Amino acid sequence: MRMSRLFLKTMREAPAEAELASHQLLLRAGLVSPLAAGLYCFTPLGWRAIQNVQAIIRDEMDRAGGQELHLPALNPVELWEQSGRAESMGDVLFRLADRRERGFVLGATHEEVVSSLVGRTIQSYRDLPFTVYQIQTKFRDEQRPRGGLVRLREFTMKDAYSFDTGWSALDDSYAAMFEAYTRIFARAGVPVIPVAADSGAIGGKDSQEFIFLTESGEDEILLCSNCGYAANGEKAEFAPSAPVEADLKPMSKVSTPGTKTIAELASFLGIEPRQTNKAVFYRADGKPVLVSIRGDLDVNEIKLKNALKANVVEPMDERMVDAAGLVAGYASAVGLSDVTVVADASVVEAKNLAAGANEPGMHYVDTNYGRDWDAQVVADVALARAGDACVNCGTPLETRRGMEMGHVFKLGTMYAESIGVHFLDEDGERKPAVMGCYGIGVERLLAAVLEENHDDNGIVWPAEVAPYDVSVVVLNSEQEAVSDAVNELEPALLAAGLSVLIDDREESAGIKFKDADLLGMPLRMTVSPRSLERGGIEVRDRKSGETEVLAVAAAVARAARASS
RNA sequence: CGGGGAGUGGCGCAGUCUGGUAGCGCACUCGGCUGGGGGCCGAGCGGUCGCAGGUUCAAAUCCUGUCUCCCCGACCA
Repeated sequence: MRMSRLFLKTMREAPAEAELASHQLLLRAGLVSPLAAGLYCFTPLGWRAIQNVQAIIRDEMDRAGGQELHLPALNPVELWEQSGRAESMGDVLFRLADRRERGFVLGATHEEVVSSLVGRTIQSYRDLPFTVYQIQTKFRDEQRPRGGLVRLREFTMKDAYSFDTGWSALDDSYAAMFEAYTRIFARAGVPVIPVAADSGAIGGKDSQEFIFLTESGEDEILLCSNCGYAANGEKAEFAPSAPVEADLKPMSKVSTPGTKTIAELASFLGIEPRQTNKAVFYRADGKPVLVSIRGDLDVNEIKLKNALKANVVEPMDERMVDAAGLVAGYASAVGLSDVTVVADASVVEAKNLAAGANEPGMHYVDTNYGRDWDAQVVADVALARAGDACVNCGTPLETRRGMEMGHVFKLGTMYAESIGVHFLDEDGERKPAVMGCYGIGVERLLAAVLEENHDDNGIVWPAEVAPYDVSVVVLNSEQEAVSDAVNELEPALLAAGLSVLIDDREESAGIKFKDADLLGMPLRMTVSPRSLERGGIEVRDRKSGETEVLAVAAAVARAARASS
């Protein structure tokens, strides 16, 4: 490709809207152009990079035994109602109707459609197992698109779905995908770590995310430097500090004026926060919920949502607090009847906690779970924080920011049951298939590639993602010796299976070099009177900056080596 | 949706407080010089100042409303 003909415009300065390095580079290098929030046009150069990312993914999916297929983006809304996600994914779905007012959604993911397809197709255990995948556009009406390609409303996702006869077989399919993911991210030049994760709206059991650790990430990750425990903050477990041990004391009511916070209460009573029982109010699918948790801990809303099997959990607004008869600052489950109570494991184990008396200015002291109050749900709903003890080894956990690059999880039979994917086993018994699903965001992966692979001068493409293998900078092309050399070099590179971007523009040398650095192809070859004087083609490694002058054949061989 | 910021040629910005001829740098076009790290000189093209109302003799500037974009949070690949 000749740059004089390439549809591309680079920019000296990044638009003010871009904050992330990847976003700035994408715009400066002209790889993308924004159309609206969360919607981007890809220019030919950017599209080549996307296609290269897809090629890596496709290659590894195929290697792992995946079979690519294609599914409609337009889905009948009934299918989503059948799985329950028309409601649970709610606002995220783009909805529309056809001319006969039949309802559709734009696929935000494809568990429903693939389940429907597979359900219509398989009959016997002999048809299993298999893993199918698609690399397709997904649509999500995100609350906040952001970070350039990090969070889009229309994006490409590689989604793989495994179908097995049982849970142990699923373990094998899952392991194969896990291995494929490790290889994909390594090839793309993005370091990732697997972490335990919440399975979110898609549902399921075991779930791991591949996280690219970066300060610009959206997720908080908890890590144990000792045993390697790693989990998303949504999911992270930890060992709360031990409760204060004591014999059970009788409960009594005390006046505690002006103690609406745990800190005030603990100070007033002369006890530690972990000797108090904190009440936090939520609205779960519209119903009031009181969460009872030890005063030194905070509530993890994701864990709470899962414990309640609720679709939506949000803090209770004041009106609802009043309607439920709760007294902010002085509430507890003691003597409360009309509100669902969720008890964190921490308050169930602890003894003699101070708790609200459900009237202003009053608290109980020495309340005990089971004796003085009860809960409909007991679960771990505590939020892990930096410094909390690792569940496995007790080492203080660290927190880091990270970007979710991929997610693998064991779905189980939920879609098989709701949509209908059944088979007859060896005994003639009808069973639901056990599914797994495995996603990677293609554009986001490209963003991470750039986030990780750049320097002050621009992009430093990993070989497999680079839009072209070689940039050729031509200087003084009006000199015959130079044009002859280019005319020999280009076909030789192409014949070696390399892709080449030749800068034949009428620009100064400085601009061409700056652009070559910005665009970041792994190798730059300069053809100029000076290089020819020195014996041929100047070959420069974008990453190391190492430069050598080689004859055409040697330069081609060098490039072939670099791209393999 | 809550909080914060911003909308002025393709990009980066000034001008807004204190109303009065829309400006600068880059990019782009033409001419010349230069020719290995965004070079120099000259001449040009390009803007309903996000949009809609209002105040005023007069609005980029003041008032009201609205839209869009970015950042932080809640959600996801």
